[in-house]
Amino acid sequence: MREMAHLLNLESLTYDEAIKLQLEMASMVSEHDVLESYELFCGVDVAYSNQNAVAVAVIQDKDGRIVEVSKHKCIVRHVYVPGLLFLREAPPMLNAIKGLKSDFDVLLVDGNGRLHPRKFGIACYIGIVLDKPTIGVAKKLLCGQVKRVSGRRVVMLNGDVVGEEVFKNVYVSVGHKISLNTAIEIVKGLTKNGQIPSPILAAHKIANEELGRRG
DNA sequence: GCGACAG
DNA sequence: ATCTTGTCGC
Repeated sequence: MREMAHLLNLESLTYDEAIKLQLEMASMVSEHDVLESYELFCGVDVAYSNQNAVAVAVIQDKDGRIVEVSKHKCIVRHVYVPGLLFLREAPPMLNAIKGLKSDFDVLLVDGNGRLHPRKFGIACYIGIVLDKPTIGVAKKLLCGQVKRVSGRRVVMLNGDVVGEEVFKNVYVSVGHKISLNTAIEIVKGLTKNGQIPSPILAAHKIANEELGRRG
């Protein structure tokens, strides 16, 4: 296995090297539950203003009350490339999370987990780096096709179930150390009116406020 | 070659 | 993601 220091050095990776890293790390992802109950939820998101980025991590309790907020500002290092979002957003997200003093049970990332061309979206990367239960939540379908299975909208890719459209434009997938069903239940429990789960929504709003926008 | 493409 | 006014609908 590679050393963690190498996994964290995304700065100088070429696209080919990044893809190779994804293929290698994809086998490290666990889709098994490691917890039986979840009390504290952390949501992360990144907002931009030209070359400036601000990542925000928010911890909420079961009642949606904010326990802690951590912000991290930096300069954009990579352009956005579909399938390689982690190069651009994982470093700032990890730094924001690193600034948290409190611990949390599960992380919700704005972006896909296994719902990805190589079964390794940004939520998988962050989950493995932190070695924590992580869920990917996206608002658009990156790949695969939605198939209706007994009332549910399952996302299929190459014959595999890689995620589910829990609400309109809300795609959930496994990041790490959690099962898809548990991830879906957690997202459903944290959403209001079919929106993006509360912790991510809060992080999104705070990140934009930090850039002087209205929320 | 053409279209699609998380944020 | 970000740039942006009014407008349609619940």
